[in-house]
Amino acid sequence: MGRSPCEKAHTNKGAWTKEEDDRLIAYIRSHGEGCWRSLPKTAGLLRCGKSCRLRWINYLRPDLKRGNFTQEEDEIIIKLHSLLGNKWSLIAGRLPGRTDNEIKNYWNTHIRRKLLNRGIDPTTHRPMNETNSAQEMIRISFGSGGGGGAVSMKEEQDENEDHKIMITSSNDKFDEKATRMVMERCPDLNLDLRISPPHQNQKETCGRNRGLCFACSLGLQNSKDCTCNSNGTGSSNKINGSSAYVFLGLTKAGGVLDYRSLEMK
DNA sequence: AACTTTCTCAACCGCTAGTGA
DNA sequence: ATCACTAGCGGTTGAGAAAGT
Repeated sequence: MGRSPCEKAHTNKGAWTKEEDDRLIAYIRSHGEGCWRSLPKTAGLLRCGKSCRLRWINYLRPDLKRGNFTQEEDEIIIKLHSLLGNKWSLIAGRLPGRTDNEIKNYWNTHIRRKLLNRGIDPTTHRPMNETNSAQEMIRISFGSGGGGGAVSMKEEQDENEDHKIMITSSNDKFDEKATRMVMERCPDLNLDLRISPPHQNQKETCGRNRGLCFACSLGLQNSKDCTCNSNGTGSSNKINGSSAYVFLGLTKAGGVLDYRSLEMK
């Protein structure tokens, strides 16, 4: 037995032909998206619904932006990846006209290598020779390991007022009790977002400031493009008289990131 | 020109979450 | 609670293109 939606006989695989594309476009234009399972039959396509959906989303959608990624898009991808990890669909949600597949490919073929060449670990976004010593940390990670489901939360405060809030889970199904605990402590935190802010040893990379400019995130600490190590401009701000910094539009003040400004689709 | 290697990216596969019966 | 099913996500593959020899 076993269900395998794309294993049907007489189902085309591989590259799409112009005729198939035209059929799919025409069908979706007149009927709209959805019901992918039944779409191939009604549209007269010898493809599985899954394949049709992918073709439409990744290639045929009229709002897609084709062509090279801009420097600005590079920057957004790198920063979002450092926040979200390989959550390509979330990253794509912040880049209009780009698909998760496209961003994933671009990451693997271009950005990954660029970071590696600069000695930056593309997974952790930290210098490759840096140890795991973390002094200031706000890390929320929801590991996708199988089984278990244990969730723990730990908050510490050291002498210089920096908070460490660690929430770890071995299961994506976030425990409700732990969620309540977090929400009591951090009512502004939107746990629908699976966010893992990067640890950056900012004192080393950007001198006295706590923000990390794009140039520094690429390992170009002393470049002319660095905007975070000189005059307090760039990504470091004072908010209400207390120290705070902005990371991709997220404000961290008093140890709490304000995620409200990062709305996802 | 011919062949080999490397790169790119569209498409596929397997898995999970969500939903309704 | 369980099952059947769909939609969607992220990792991987492989065909074609480009670059190198």
